Amino acid sequence: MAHDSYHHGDLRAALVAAGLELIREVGAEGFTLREVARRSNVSHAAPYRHFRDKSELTAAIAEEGFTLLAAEMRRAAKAAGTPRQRLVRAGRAYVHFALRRPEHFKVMFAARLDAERHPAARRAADDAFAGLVSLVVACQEAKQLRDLPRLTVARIAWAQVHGIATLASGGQFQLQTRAAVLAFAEQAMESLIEGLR
Amino acid sequence: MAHDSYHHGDLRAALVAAGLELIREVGAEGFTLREVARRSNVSHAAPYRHFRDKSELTAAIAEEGFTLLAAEMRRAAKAAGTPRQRLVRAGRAYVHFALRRPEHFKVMFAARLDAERHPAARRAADDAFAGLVSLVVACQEAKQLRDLPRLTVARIAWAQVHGIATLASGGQFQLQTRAAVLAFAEQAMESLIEGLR
DNA sequence: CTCCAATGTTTACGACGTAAACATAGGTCG
DNA sequence: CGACCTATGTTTACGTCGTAAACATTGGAG
Repeated sequence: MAHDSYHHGDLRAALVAAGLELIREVGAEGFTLREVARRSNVSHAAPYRHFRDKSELTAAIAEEGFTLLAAEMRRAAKAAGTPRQRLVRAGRAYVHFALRRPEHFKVMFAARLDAERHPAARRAADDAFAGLVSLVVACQEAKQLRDLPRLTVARIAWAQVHGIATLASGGQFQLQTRAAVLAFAEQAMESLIEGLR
Repeated sequence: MAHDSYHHGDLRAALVAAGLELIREVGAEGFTLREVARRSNVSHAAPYRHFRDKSELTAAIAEEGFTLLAAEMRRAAKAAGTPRQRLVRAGRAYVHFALRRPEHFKVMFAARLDAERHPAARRAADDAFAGLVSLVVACQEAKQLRDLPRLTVARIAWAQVHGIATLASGGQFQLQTRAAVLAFAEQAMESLIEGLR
């Protein structure tokens, strides 16, 4: 019995889905536990059977975001030939994600407590980063990158891409179209890779 | 007549100062208009004589942040010799600012509405960016940077530095000390500049 | 078939953002 | 010098939120 009985079936997943949708609509500021419950046709206290508090629901939403982001980066990288191209594609996918889901993206990096209080979200984030590291390592092995410590190079690339994603999705650059931002991102990554050779 | 009479003297400034302190203590989540009023020894509705709503107070705090940030970048840049060094120093100051005031920094870039609803904050942010552009132009004139469009180069540098600032101040890198982050930031900027020559 | 643990609901509380009605004081004009 | 007007604070009030506690329902294990 999924839908109209006293018990819901899979309320937890429904709450995460409704929460994600709500965040996309109104941003993290307007995001409300009670509204999420309303949209799930459930009393305002029901979420507490699945999440200890509000931050745990947003952490679950963030976690799903990292999983999604990692998957999109992997998919984008797979489509390309050389290690260097794969790295650029993955970075592009990162920026693309931030542009399509700006509020979701913001939530993923907003909760600084995630680390200790929400280990699952943290693990998903680390996974996404690990994917990036492996792409960097592949570039190094193909002699496309200087032989700095892997973590250092990966962090530099991550920061470059993350900065573009954050600023662009927050409307801080004046670039109007998505395509312009993505073209800019590729240009930035190419320049960075040149400097790291 | 500053302090203990019915009228306050300069409540607006006091509210901004108290708000800044509160944000440093509890972050943007715990930030509350009523607590700011309490700390200013004023009723909870008094702030409404100076700010239309909560977001306008946070915008004022953000504005002050951008002014401060621009000043610190200017000061850091002035201390160095070559245009290239000046650019690196300014970027370092940017990261340093984010590390010392992580919550303030977050607030500065969190309010996506700033643009239309809070033009003063927007102007302060644009000022800070303009300072960066001028440093980039100086590098180009000294033939330290390739002759890409100035805005493009400035945005690349900004994004690099902003990414480091955001991720490091959010604890996303595993770097433990401030010094380690700053050293990393310099390394990243040097690499980037190499790629842009 | 019965009963229990899991999962929802109701009710309640204090804090918050905000609006409206009210109070005070400090500078302006007679 | 004194009355008043407008700036700036205060009080009171309302609806919403996060959260806790007490209560209700139900699907499945014995």
